Amino acid sequence: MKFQQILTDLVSKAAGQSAAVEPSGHFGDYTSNIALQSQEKGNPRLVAQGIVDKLLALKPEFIKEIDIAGPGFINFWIKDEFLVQNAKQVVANFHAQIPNLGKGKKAVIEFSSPNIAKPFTVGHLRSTIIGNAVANLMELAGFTVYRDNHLGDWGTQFGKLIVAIKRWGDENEISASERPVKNLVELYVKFHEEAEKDPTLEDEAREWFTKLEKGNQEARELWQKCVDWSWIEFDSIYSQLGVKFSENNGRGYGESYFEDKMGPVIEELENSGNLQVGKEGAKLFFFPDEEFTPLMILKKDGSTLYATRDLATDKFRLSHYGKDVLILNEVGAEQELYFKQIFKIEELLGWFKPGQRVHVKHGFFRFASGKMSTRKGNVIWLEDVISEAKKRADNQTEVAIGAIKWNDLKRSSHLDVVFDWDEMLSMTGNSGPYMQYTVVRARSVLAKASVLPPMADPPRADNSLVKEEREVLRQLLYYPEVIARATREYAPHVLCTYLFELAQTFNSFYNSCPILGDEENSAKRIMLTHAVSKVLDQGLTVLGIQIPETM
RNA sequence: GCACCUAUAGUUCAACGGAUAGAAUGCGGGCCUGCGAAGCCUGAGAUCCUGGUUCGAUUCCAGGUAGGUGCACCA
Repeated sequence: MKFQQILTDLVSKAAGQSAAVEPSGHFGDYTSNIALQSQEKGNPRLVAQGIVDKLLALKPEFIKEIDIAGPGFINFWIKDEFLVQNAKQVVANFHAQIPNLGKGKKAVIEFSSPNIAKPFTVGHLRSTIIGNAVANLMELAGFTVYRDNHLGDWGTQFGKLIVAIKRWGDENEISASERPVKNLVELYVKFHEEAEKDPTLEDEAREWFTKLEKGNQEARELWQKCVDWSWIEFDSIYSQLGVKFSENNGRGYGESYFEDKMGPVIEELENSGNLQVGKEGAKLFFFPDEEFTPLMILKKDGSTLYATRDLATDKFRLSHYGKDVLILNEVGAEQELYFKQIFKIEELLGWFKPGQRVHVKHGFFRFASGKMSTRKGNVIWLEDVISEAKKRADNQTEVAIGAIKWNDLKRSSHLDVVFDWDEMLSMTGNSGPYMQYTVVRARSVLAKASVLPPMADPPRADNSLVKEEREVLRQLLYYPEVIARATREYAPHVLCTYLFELAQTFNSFYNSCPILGDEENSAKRIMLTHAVSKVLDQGLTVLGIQIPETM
């Protein structure tokens, strides 16, 4: 039911300018502040009255009442029977409710992107969970979505790793280990400790990376082993989290994939005239009007950097998915400047239109005392978080994972999060388990209802709703717009906020109105429960949160 | 030094320039012989400071203050 759309059109017509009609708090089912914004001079309440007079002539039949309140808001009340009808539609044809924002559009979403041979920590968790939710949202809203994982599988750290493995490691031992990545990280930490005492190790590491780049067989083999060892860990994590990637056979196009695809990009940059040699011999991209600080493209020894590979990545995406593809990078907020630089370069090269490249930022996890650091071994492994969560969730995996995910999704994602076990693994209040519990409870009622003889609403002239019923039905009305907004803004927390409020409203209703065994109201209330459970079910699924059978 | 982000109840967060600033948690008081108490009802409790724009500012602008992040050979 497109009440909001119809009202928007009507009000715009009556006011003679485009007007916004939006969900309201407790002042109406929908509200418009057009009279307050109107260009006309005069008392806003009088302006509002003028608009309302016109509206009353065209009043659609679903409107019960239009009133003017406060400084001049126009509030709309929907007839109860139409609220019920809307809920019936949710039950009957839910999909018709979902706005098709992405019709015919493609989007690549790059998320998670952990580093090979590094810990998968609570930090990568954020990108994984938020990116997955954004991808699901866009898919729901009609986009064709490509899920990519831009693995950190290339770069100078592999030189260090190779040196460390050769000096202090034992390949067979690592292979036999249940968690090879743990061994690799220990070696990586040891490298940094030893390099403090003996700086020549750094040179040795650089040499090995150069060998790797040139295709040295020993280096390649060791590198490949590191990749394979890491995937043992990643596969386990992604399967526990229920996250999948669609590109490159489910593994995503890592940085190494672009190792041989940078030449043309560098040439294009050279031709742009903005690539110049910096003070110490490296080549940097200088921005017109010094809009940003220069971005390094080639080191003084001619080797490439992260930025070079990223540009090659986007060039590849353009040719692979088409020039209109939307590209989202779900990456930490600390890379904001970097992405602004990349986007600007890509715009200057004429690759993308404004708005076609998006950095979906997330803040990072930190300790109250400071930043987490792999080199210092000062990190929290995801595995430990999951096992602690299970402990607190009576060993129910879905509940444990749900708690972790909801915690990451419920707040607006660009904020930093101070790591706190109790906060992160909350099982009550605004939490994953609360949401799951609400659905499980609703389903349980529905299961009981299905074995009872069906009940019809008695034909009453006054088919009015009690307060709690009406409140639930009203919330239900807003779901499509919430999906639209969450998608437009790449903001899963918008959906979380809505779902949590719906769950609260439903629980309140559940607790004060008997659903089963009430002759006059059961059929309606079962239908209502059904509708709520559908919305919660889909909403949670979109957020990547599974619902347990029982809890 | 320059740039960006953040500042809302004790704590953690909402609020697309609008009405009485919403929640969660913690604290106080209630509710399980009524469909599931991981729940419900109820009380107290907040917009960093100084100006400005506006009919109207938590929201926009300027200047402070406090915290965080980034800025040439990492990714």
